[in-house]
Amino acid sequence: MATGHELAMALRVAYLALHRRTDAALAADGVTADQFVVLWALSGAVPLTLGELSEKTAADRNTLRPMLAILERRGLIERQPHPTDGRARLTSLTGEGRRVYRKLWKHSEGVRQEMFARLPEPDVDALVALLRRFVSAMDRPPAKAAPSG
Amino acid sequence: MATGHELAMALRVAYLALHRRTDAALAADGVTADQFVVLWALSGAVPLTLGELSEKTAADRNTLRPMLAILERRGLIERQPHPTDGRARLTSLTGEGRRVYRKLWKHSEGVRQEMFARLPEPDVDALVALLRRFVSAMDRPPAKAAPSG
DNA sequence: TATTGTTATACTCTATAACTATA
DNA sequence: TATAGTTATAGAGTATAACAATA
Repeated sequence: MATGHELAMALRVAYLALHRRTDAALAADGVTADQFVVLWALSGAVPLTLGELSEKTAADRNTLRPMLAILERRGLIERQPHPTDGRARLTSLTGEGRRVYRKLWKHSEGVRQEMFARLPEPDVDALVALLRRFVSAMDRPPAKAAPSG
Repeated sequence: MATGHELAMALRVAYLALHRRTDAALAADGVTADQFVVLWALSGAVPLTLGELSEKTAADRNTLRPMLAILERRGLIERQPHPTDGRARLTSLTGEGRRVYRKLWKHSEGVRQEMFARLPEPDVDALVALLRRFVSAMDRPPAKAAPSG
């Protein structure tokens, strides 16, 4: 019975609620929810190229640039030349970046835990699975609509 | 097995995919996905106050202001005094606004239809229901964390 | 006193386009 | 030729704070 538009709005409302709650939880640390996602993407053991970071965060390369500039200015990330590809650069967290990231993770713990208050584990699993199917439907490049007017 | 963070990222990726696809579908009309949401909220029979619009679109009042300014400048919406509340103003679509909205709805039809390509109707229903439960979990005002450091 | 809406202000995210250096 | 990254540029959305008018 749900229409495509209802799904779209439900997704919008859910995402914005999460985004705002995360922003609020990290505001005292002076980090936005989007910056937190970037730091998360870099929190693994392996430094990433801009392209890899773009894929992992679902943010455009050009969008990531100003974000990286902010994080670099704050001393949370650093960049080094790629060992084999002269064009690429590898980005990673600094020591301070790792320290701050751990703090941010802790400060956002409450937001993640509240999800499970109304969504027991099996429902969370189902929701994640459905969202991923949704994404693979959306991922197809848009069929170029022939302008009919 | 899915963690809170996996859910958060799945939600982010899904929403951004939808948002970009909608933006792309409406770019030729010079309208953003967010503006489309506002026009949709106003497409009913009843004019809305700023507060009602804010609730319906999940956007902050102060955020809506510049959006309304854009839409008003383009002649898509108009405002009139509230009949009984001297503070409030009622916003509605103009005739041109209704015409444009119908066009936008048509141009975004493909985006909505693709959802059902990988998500048959029962799954869409389930997804919407889960998203709404997610929202009611997030809607609770954040427990004010006592700064411990 | 609280609420509706406005104004002023600032910043972040977003993305297109043009460019360089390298592959 | 294509790809990785940068720079320049522009605009949209976001939200806080201070304010006027009304309830």
